[in-house]
Amino acid sequence: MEEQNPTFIDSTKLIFGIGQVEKITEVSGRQLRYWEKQGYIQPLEQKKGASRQYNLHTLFMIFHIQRFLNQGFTLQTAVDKARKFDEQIPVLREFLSNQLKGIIVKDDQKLLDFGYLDASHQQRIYGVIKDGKTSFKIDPVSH
DNA sequence: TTTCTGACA
DNA sequence: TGTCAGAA
Repeated sequence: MEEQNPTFIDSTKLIFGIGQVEKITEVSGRQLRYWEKQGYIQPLEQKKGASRQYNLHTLFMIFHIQRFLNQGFTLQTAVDKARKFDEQIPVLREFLSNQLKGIIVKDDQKLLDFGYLDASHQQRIYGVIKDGKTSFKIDPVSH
């Protein structure tokens, strides 16, 4: 017995060349080199003159910086907002991985099961997605 | 062919 | 920030 089957793809093994990053994020190579020079992004450690490689997280940052630039923010502000957004992702992950108990997909709606409302275990709370709109629903637990 | 660095009719 | 040159 060595390794168990991994649950997730090892994102550290996902690397992208600058050309791929350009296509995916629509940020020019010129910009990517400039942002790097300004210290906003950092490619994987490469030898001098070697082509740049970016990990998934950096690709994510580049994507969002561009997204904020497109919204009219300055580069510095776009970077700040992207970094702030980046900090929020782990929080969302933590909450969801702990609180989301299951997902129920029906024909007309999707239900996110967030488990019991409280310690009394009398009610269960669901996140609802229906007709493109979201809401919450609390149902009594049938024992 | 792609990417790199440096420079600017 | 685009684009071109000359090299890798």
